[in-house]
Amino acid sequence: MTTGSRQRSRQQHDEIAHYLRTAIREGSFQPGDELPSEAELTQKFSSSRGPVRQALAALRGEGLISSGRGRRTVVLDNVLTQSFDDVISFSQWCRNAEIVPGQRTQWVARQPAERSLAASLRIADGDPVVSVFRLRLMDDVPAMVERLNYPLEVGRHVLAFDTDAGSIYQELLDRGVDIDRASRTIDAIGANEEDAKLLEVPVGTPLLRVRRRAFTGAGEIIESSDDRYLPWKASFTMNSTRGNPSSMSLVSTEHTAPA
Amino acid sequence: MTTGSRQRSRQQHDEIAHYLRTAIREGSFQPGDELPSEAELTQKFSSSRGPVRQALAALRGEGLISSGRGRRTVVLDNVLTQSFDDVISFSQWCRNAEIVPGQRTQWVARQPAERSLAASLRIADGDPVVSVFRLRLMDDVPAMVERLNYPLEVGRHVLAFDTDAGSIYQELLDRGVDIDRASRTIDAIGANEEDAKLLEVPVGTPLLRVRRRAFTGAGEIIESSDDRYLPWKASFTMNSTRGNPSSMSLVSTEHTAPA
DNA sequence: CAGTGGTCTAGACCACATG
DNA sequence: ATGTGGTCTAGACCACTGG
Repeated sequence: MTTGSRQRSRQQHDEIAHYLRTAIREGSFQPGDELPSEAELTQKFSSSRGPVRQALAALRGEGLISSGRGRRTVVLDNVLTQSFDDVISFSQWCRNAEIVPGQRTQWVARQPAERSLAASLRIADGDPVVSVFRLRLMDDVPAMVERLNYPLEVGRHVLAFDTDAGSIYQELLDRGVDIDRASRTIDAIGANEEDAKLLEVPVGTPLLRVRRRAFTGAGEIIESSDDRYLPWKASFTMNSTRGNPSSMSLVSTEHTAPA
Repeated sequence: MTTGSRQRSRQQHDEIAHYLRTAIREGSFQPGDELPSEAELTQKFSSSRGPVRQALAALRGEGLISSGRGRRTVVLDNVLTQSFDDVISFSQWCRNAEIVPGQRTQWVARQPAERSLAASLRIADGDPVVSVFRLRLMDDVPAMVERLNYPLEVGRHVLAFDTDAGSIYQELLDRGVDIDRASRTIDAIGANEEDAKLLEVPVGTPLLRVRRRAFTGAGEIIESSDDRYLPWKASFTMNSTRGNPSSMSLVSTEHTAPA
């Protein structure tokens, strides 16, 4: 459970993984170096092979190390991986990158869902939704426009929140909303008039659009959003390996070219 | 080893994972359904708990299922995941999506690497590289412009290959090049004159740019490429979960706005 | 050849969910 | 209270890499 706040790592595999991650991040193991063998790690942590392998599997999934039959496990070129929390929250991500996040709320509204939004949230046409429209800043400079939509049950918490105060995601977590997973679709789109004005760029400027849907463990849809980044402020990177198929996929879109 | 072509799954965990994947894909287990318990699976496959859990971990990593203490394992809404091969090869991806891939090679060249390319391939300034520039088609319609760069050792195989014939990736695999992992960076960029002409769109049209670097298991760089998609032809989707931090990350870019 | 990581077994205890 | 998945142990054999 890598939930919102810190959590003491009781589990052995967590301890081991944490030790290795830290050692790699701090340079005790340089890219190209060999990690201690599994046998050595079991000794060092007075553990058995299971937890050690579980820890290594985690790091492998994060793209930090590479291993294979007969070979020693080696450290890869450090690839900044991000936790679920970091990837879903702009504020969290900024803090990790040592950037000061900011926001200028344009409006917050409770309104009936129009067709496509209702479909996206899997609710009935016209059911109430809570929508938020914010300009997001990085070190006080415009970087992204954010359009968030929540079904009423979740949106209630948003209405009661000062959206200029910071992370809605954190607020929802604190209120006990069970955000379990998210699906993102990334493409490019030209800035419309609204985008252009807020981001202070000409209409048509290429923006990196990230549409996100967040789910509970039970599969209920919590959020449907549309973020548009200035491409010179942010980009996505991802890593895939033979063994660990990234859960990313390139998807053909059925849309036609804009008129 | 989920290498290029099919491979009989000798390993138990592969068999189990394959069985479950197939059953899910074919609808024997619908989204929301509970999977057989681990105990049942160990029985069904006359196996022990290890392989069963390894298989489930794989599906979890692919975003197909969700599990947790005390809860039964449930099937998530179908999330098309792609294998490493599919994600790295345009041809492979198209075939999966039942699209006919095509290509019109603009040029293939062996030339000295200019500064930034040399840095990206981690070779010396001016070292020879093999570059390929192709327009890629989906069902005979322009969809993407592809700029590939290989260090000479790998590029030799490309020079000897008819780049209008299809998948360079498959050719490299067949020649024994050990493509182990890849890192992608995704952002948006306006079409330049060259892009615009080939894709048959106005200059400045927002394109989805995917820059890729591919590595061997030993960490040598095999490829550095730049693909630019028409955003109405393709987009990326990815899924992240609490437990399985997607190896994706949003990265702040240091570039400044274009003049 | 010895050592490594990949796979597997057959037990065990725990935290949690559901009835 | 029962059953689930999460964790852990202490063995074992295999496939492969490297000296």
